[in-house]
Amino acid sequence: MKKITIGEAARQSGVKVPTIRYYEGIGLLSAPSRSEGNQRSYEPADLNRLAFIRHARELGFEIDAIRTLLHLQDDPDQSCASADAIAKARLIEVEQRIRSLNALKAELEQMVEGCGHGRVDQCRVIEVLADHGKCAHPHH
Amino acid sequence: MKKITIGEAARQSGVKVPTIRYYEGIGLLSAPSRSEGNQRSYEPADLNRLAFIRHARELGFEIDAIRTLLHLQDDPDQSCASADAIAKARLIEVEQRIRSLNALKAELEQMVEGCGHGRVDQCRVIEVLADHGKCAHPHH
DNA sequence: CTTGCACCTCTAGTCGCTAGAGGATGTAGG
DNA sequence: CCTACATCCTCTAGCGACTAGAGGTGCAAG
Repeated sequence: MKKITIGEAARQSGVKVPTIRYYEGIGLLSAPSRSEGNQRSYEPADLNRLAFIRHARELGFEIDAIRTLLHLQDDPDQSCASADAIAKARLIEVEQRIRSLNALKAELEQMVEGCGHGRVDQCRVIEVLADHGKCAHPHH
Repeated sequence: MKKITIGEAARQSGVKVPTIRYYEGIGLLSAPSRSEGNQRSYEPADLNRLAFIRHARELGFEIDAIRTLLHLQDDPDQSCASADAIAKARLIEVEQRIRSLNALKAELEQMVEGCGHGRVDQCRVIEVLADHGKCAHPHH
């Protein structure tokens, strides 16, 4: 197993160099060994960890949730109930966010459609913003 | 026109007291007159501004965009092309975000469904996170 | 041997607030 | 008039998850 520099790890994992260092700083990633010249030198296994973190971040999991998921991964005998709970919580969040964004989308569409491209005092965008009562969708 | 304390303005606009002061600090809201004892005293017109800002924030507009929209509102003779452009840009953002969240939702659902509630080493949640290749939806 | 890139640490900045310290003001009741 | 208490004031620091930059060292190629 050959050692990998931080730059190479970044390239292979898709996590930026400063972000890798940041993850190490907050204890999400354990500190790798160092070269003679004090440079971080990673092993292939660390790339899996980075990929895991990256994927989880892309799915919108918070650092703390990822910390828990990583602990779970290290302990394969454990029940996966916590992992399931974390994923389910995130799913509910995502569903709520989608609903709220759909409402926003509808309202923005109305604003944009109503805009006659004339002067500001006839602009529906400004008008709707100024008067919440003009929202068709009372989502907020 | 009766003067309004910051607390009353907060109650009526739904924007929290520290947030109002913050908006003043960053120049989004002009500084109101002060009472004898140096307390902020708002006029009814200021409530409209606050409501405008609040509504725009709820729609996810950034502070800088809101700054521009407020300038436009102050200048009713101007063309509303900029307002339109800002709203359209926001709409596109929202649409992209919805698409990406829908992909996420699908992936999370797969993870959660696949979880047999057994041990971690058979948990699909952990497994999928660890191996991006197992994503059904190559959204990222 | 020098050039130039990648690496190191450290601090500070981003966004949009929010929390808290420590003190002044305003108001209602006694 | 005094006291109690809510509300106000300013100021600084903190949140999450990075990102940017300064100022310096390591390393490999030509």
